[in-house]
Amino acid sequence: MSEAANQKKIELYEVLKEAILTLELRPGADIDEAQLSDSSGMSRTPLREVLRQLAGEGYLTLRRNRGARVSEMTHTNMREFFLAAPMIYGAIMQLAAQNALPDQIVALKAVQSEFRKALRSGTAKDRALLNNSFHQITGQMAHNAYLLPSFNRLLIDHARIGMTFYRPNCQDMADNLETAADQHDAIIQCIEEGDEVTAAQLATDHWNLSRGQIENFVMPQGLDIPFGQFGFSTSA
Amino acid sequence: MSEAANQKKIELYEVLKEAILTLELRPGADIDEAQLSDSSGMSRTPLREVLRQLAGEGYLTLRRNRGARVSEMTHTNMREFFLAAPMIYGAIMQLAAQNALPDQIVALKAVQSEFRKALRSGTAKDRALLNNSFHQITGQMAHNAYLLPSFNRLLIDHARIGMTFYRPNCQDMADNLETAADQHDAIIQCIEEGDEVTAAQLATDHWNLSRGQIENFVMPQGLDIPFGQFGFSTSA
DNA sequence: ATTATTTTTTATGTATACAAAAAAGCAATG
DNA sequence: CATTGCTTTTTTGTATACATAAAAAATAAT
Repeated sequence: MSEAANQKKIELYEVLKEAILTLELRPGADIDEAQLSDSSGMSRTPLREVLRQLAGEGYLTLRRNRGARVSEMTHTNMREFFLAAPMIYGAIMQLAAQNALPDQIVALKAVQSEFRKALRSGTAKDRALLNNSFHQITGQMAHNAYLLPSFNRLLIDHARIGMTFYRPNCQDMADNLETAADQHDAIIQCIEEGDEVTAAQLATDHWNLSRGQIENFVMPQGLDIPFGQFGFSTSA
Repeated sequence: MSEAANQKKIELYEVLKEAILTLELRPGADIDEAQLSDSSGMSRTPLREVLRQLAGEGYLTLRRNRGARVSEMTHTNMREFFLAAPMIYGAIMQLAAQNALPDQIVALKAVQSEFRKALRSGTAKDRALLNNSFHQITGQMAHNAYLLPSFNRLLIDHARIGMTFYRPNCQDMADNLETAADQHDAIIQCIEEGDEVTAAQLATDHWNLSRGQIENFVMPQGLDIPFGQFGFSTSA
């Protein structure tokens, strides 16, 4: 029975992670222990342990006597994110090119193939999760226990930012994703060849692509309507 | 009663952290839940939550159905440590110089004063913990939620490495610690003046000092005894 | 009608009891 | 004398029940 119980625990952990990464559980949302206990079919004791772990990894924040809440994303957070990301991503890619194991390269290619598929026929959620998996694997390849905590923390908000700034019906976005996929392929090649210099460069490029997309979203072209031409109603 | 209970929880958390940082709890040591439950006067339920949190922060590792164990320090780990540390330390210092708040500077000076005191009359444990506190505060000053996880993870093993490679009766070590304290003062000054360039440089210097000390310990001068002069006994 | 105060309800935190798995001890066998 | 298979003991994991704190609702007072 314990084997099954542990499986439930892992499943709950995965489900919560996905829900947070895809914004199904919004930043700031409260976690209801009783309800989760119901829906997951396990008691609150092991459930609370899962919540603690997720808090440790940055998915949740705990407040004394007030339960867990999905980690916030404020504009201050965003600034911190943009400062840290290029450095950590670059370091991880460089180390990945140095240390990747054959099995990991196989896994990376498999995820990339799924990612391409999701670009054609998947949902935004699929894409975000597969992109996340791709980078998670590069993190494992880097084989550095000291960089991983920050890298994983960045990946959480990278996924969430991607979901936030995603427009389903925008050609620019589609083009961007294609470019991202091409960069993934280039990254795979570098890693396979152990070319750490190019790997670090590609990390920067890949990162700049994401940033450009976000900047475009946050600071769009103004609407080109001459001043004084708005159709105000003066009837009421 | 819950207020007191929570205090016990925090205390246990702090006690375990200190014990791990100072090697009272050795890397690889098993954590006995029943015994901890006894000595801390709380039941296993909240205790296990504390263990999970410590695992999330890198102090412990959990194994399925086998309880918690103090995180290992292998030679592979050390290599990873040396690769990651300069980059993260430099970034943290630079950001600390940019973002430090007056209160934090006051706190930093207070810890540095205690550190100086410990150099004169404290134990190795006192020094390690106060040095740890010093750097923890610089981490807070940097005000970057994405860099902190890795920085804190590095600080754990920085403290443990310092304890491992400490010789109580060695003049070189004492000189090294004096230099470290001087560098702390220089760091404080940079942070106060907001001089981020010098701060990053000092981080590198401070780091090189630590590394030099460790290298000296790991690769000491060979004993200068001529070959063939050992006093083997041939009697038995 | 609005604010204070109290009761009620809900949710969070802890202790205990029990179930399951791993470890240790012990005998039997080759 | 090491190895295997069994039993006992210890340890780990989960469920339930209860205690405590926060939030909500209801009542009283101005």
